[in-house]
Formats: sequence, C-alpha cells, structure tokens
Amino acid sequence: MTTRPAGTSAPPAGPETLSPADGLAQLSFLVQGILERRAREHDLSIIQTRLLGVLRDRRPTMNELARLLGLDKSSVTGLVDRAERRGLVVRVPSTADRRAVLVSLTDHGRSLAFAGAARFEADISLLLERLPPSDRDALSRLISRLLVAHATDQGIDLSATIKTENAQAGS
Amino acid sequence: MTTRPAGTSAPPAGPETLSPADGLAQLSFLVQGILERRAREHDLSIIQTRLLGVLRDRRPTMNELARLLGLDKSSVTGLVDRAERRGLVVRVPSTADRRAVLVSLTDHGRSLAFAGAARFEADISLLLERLPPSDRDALSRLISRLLVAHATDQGIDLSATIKTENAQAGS
DNA sequence: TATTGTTATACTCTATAACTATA
DNA sequence: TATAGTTATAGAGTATAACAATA
Repeated sequence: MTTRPAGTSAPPAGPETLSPADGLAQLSFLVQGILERRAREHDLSIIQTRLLGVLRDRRPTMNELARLLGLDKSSVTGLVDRAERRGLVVRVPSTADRRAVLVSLTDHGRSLAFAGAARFEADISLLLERLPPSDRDALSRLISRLLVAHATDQGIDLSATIKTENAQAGS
Repeated sequence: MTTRPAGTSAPPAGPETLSPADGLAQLSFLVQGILERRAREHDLSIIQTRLLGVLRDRRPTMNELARLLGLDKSSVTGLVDRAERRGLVVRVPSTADRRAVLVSLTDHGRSLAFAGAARFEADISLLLERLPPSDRDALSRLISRLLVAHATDQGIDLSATIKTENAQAGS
C-alpha cells in the first residue's frame, strides 16, 4: 500500500513492474509531494490550495464549501478564517438567506490560485517528459478514462461535472 | 491543478479528456482519499499508516525514520509517541550507539500494516475494474514506467530501491 | 423544528529552538 | 564539537458538541 516494502505481493521478479496498488499509491504520493512543494513556496498548505482552486469559478456558501472539500463545516470555518486573515478570500453576507455567508476570492487569492496552477502544470510536464510522447498521451488518456468511469459510477454527471467537481479527494 | 474549474487550459471540448496535470492531480486525490478512508477504519491517519508501512521490513533509528518519512526528528518523536501509546510500535535502545533508539512494529502493529495493505489492494482492484482489462494492464505498466524513470532520474537505484524507498512523498 | 454558521474543546501533525546524553 | 533524541512551544488542520440567528 502506502509503502511497498520489498516482499508482500510485489510482482514476481520483473525488474520494472509494480503492482497496480503500489504504482497508484506511489504515484499519488509523488504528485501530492509536487503539489505540496509548490504550495509551500507561497506558504500554502494543500488544503488551502484546494480552497483557492475551488473558488476559482465559484462563490459558494460555507456549507457548500464543506461539501466540496469533504470537510465538516466547523473545519471550514477555521480554514476560511485563516485564508481571510491572509487576504486570500472574503466572506460576503448572502442577501437571499440571511443565515448564509458566501466565500469568494480576493484579487490576491485569485492570482495565487492561477499562478499555482500554472506552475503545477509545468512540473507535471517535466515529469511526463521522462516518458516517450506516445506513452505520455496514452497515460493521460487512460487516467482520464479511469476518472470518468469512476465519476460516472458514483452517479456524478459527465464531463462538465468532472472538470469542476473534483476538488474532493475520495469520492 | 488541484481543482480544474472549467476554463483555464482544459482541453478544447473533448467530452472525456482531462489535461495531464488535472488528471494526475485528481487521480492523486482519489487514491489518497481511498487510503485515508481505509486508514480511518482503524483510527489511523495516513502518516501513521505510512509509519507502519515503513516498519514492515525495517527497524530504523528515529533519525533514519525521519529521513524515510521526510519529517523533522521532533515530528517523529511525537508520531512514534502516539503509535507507541497505542501499542503499534516499540522503542528499543540501540546497543551499538547508546544515544540511538530503534523503532520496531509490535505484533499488533504488524497485523494492522498487512491488513491495511490487503484492503487497499482490494479497493484498487475495484477501482480498476472500471476499465477494460487491456486498459488496466496498460495503465499499470505506464505508471510503473513513469515511476521508474522518475526514480532513476533522481539518482535512485533501480527496482530494489523503488520497491522499498517510496514511502516518501515527493522525491 | 430544521438549517446555517460559529464557538468551545480536544487531538493529531508539523516545525523551530533549546536542551540532555552520548560520541 | 557533533550527533541522537526529547522537550517546549506554536500553529495548522480536523472533528464533535453545543449554541445563536434565521428559515
């Protein structure tokens, strides 16, 4: 799983074959590490980065934000508190429902969100350059296919939703 | 990046194509989510799970553990404290160097480590069943290839090291 | 009554700095 | 002096439970 200490169900002896579970686990740690290092350059954590990412094209209530990020609403209160204190987001009272609060990016938050995305894409390009172009394309296509299949399977609508709704981790 | 809110450099209009960066980011969140949910069943965090994983075939000093997990030694003190309190690991004084402490799994910790790995593999199998078998194999092969290429590129030795040393996130 | 958001509280995880005990 | 590990401290991130305001 997380770690694949030699032994266990690692494939026989093939020098360059990892079990699917090992491969996916290691790949996920690799990508998360890249994400984390980039975020840390701006003093952001992964969850703060995800918050900014989610807000790039939304202006959700605290409640919706909790659902989008897969967190408890009280966790989101703290998350938004810290982001607001740093001038990355603002709370705006909802006019429709006086209980609700909308959260939206400040200009500063927006620029961080887009800069981060650009640099992450550059990192990934660099990583993928390790593969021949044909492999690169094939890998991207297979990953897309897997994500689409999984999302569909979860009852989530197709492409539109896939592109926007995937801030959540697991589901 | 983390999130791919519609717009930005998402590919033109292809209904089921994600940019490589989006695909990898989303996939990593998906896998981490699976990992996290499984860990939580045993009241473990991801880092505790990684700790157990690393110890499956090692008995490192606190210092080595810090390097393996990519954490500061003081963080490892706390991590091991909590794991020891729960009976998952034990500290054993080193006979070779009286300053050093070795950390090793208890039977309980070992059984959790292996059970977790098994269930994670089952989860991944289920996930991959969304793909036709040929895609499944191709994806695994490409991921392995990418990880091997990346590791080699980092100056890390080949298969042996790949299989054991990947507890670390980024590098 | 039900829902939205915050507060109070508690715990994990992480790092930096200072310290103890070896080497 | 340098290294191994712990402690003290501070802060982020998370959850549960209780609460206020509004629906």
